[in-house]
Amino acid sequence: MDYYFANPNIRYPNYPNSAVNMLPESYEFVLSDYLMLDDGGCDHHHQESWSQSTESSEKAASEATGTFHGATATSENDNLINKWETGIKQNKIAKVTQRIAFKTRSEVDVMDDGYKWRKYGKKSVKNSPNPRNYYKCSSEGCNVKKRVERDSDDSSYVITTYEGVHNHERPGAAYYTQMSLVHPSAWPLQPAAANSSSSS
DNA sequence: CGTATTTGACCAGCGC
DNA sequence: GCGCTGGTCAAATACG
Repeated sequence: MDYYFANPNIRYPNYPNSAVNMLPESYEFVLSDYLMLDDGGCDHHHQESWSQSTESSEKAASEATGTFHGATATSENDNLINKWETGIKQNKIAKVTQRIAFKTRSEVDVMDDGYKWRKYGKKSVKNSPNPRNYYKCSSEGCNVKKRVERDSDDSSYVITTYEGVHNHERPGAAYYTQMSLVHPSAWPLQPAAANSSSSS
C-alpha cells in the first residue's frame, strides 16, 4: 500500500482559504497522504507529531497515476498547485476525489475528530487479522467517508483513511490556525479531550 | 421509543 | 464465466 506523506504547511487544493478553491472543480486528482502520528503521550501539540519521508513521498509519487499530490516543501507544493490550477483552467478532467490516510499510535480504534460519523459496515481484509470499519459523515449531504483499521504489521497503530471533502464546518470546534492550512480531513489530530473541555 | 450499531447479504470489479 | 475480495445495504438488534 502506498501513501503520500503530508506536511501541515502545505497549501492543499480545495482548502477553503486557498486560492485554488475559487476555481471550478474540473480537474481530477487523488490526494493520498500518509500522516505518521505518534499519539503515545497525548499531551503534546499535534503539530510536533508530524513526520514525513521524502523518499517515500517520491516513491508514492512515481507510482501515482497522473495525479496531483502533496509535496514536502512549500515551494515545491506551490509549484504543484500552480500546475493543478493550470489543469483546472484547461478543464482537463471532470471529477475531484481526495483521500488522506493517517497512521496513529493509539489504543482506541476510533478517535474523536470533531465530526459525527455513522458506522455502516465492517469487513475483514485479506492481509490483516483485524477488521476494517466503514464510517460515513452523518451531516446531511456530506459524502465524506472514512475507514478505520489496525495496522496489520503493528496492531498498536490505527490507520484512518478519509475520503472526500466535507461540505460543512466541523461542528463547534476551534482549531489551530496552522492546522487550517491543511485539508479539513486532516484536522482530526487533537485528542478527544480538546474537543469536550470547553463546555464544562 | 427513537436512534445508532451490528452483521450477514448483496453487489461490483478484477484476475484467472 | 467463476470465484475472490472489498465496499455497501438494510433488517435486526442494542442502547440511551
